[in-house]
Amino acid sequence: MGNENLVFGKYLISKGLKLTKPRKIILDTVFATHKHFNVDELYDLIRKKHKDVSRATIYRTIPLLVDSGLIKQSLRCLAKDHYEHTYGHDRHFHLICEKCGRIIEVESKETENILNELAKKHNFNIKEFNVGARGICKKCRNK
Amino acid sequence: MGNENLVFGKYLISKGLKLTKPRKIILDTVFATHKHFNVDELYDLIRKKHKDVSRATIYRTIPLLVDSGLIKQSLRCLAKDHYEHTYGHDRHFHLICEKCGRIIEVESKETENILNELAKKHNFNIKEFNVGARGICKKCRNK
DNA sequence: ATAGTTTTTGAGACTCATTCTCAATTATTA
DNA sequence: TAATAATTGAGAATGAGTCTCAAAAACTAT
Repeated sequence: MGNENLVFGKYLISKGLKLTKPRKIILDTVFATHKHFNVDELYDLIRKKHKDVSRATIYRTIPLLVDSGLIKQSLRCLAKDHYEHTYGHDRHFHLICEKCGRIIEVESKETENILNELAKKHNFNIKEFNVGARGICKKCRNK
Repeated sequence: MGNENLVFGKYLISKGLKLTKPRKIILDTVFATHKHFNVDELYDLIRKKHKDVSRATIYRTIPLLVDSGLIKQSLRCLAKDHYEHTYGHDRHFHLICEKCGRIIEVESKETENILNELAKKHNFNIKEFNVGARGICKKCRNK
């Protein structure tokens, strides 16, 4: 917590980019909560405090955050891309209930290892895992 | 092979819908290959033989095919939704290249077993797996 | 068949998330 | 402080997917 600044700063420097005010505001807002978010939600949050950060800059900054390993695109819902923290969070995947929309987060190093191995076999360089399943959760099944 | 017609026909009847010419052409074209497809690719394939099937009808028919259990939305790549057969096909996973959009298909019963086990632990009933990873393929890395 | 009813279709207008353009601004360097 | 390079906001542009509507096709009952 708090290290996002360092990580992002280092990343920017390594790319010859600058930690500007808008980028800092976006970074801080993203890490002020621990929830999934989409651009609209993020924009609204930011706008509460800073009327001078534009959508364009948010759209431009998100790939930087992804590339620096701080967040990742986690899912697409209602035609919008959603993102979530990866930094400081263990990798996990989602069991998404189709009925109630509940998202159960589950860990599995094993799955990750298997995918890594398969990727190696295909000479593929994994940047981001995307693992999950859709179905019906306990509550909805019993109902 | 060939049963798609029956399945789709039954589905349409159950919904009070009709197996029209355009719908039949779309169904046949979808099942003429065994590859992933997006709407543009499907449109081009269909247009080679039938100049009279519109994009709109393709977009309208795809949800019917999904709902009838014949295909599923498998992934999103280069801002486009992609679909694949579910009827008569083994489960597999995707390695998606972020640069060129190449999709490598990989099988892994192991991963499936692990996910099934974890789901059981959470009393979750999996209906559809969604496993994959994004990254850079061999070709794009060497370029 | 024929007329009447309902569904479906093609064409193109529309929506809306995301990307791009560009002149003005900011950060950095010399 | 001037020069250089990166960044910004605003709004235009893009493009996948959806919607509208009058014409065409499928079906139903005569």
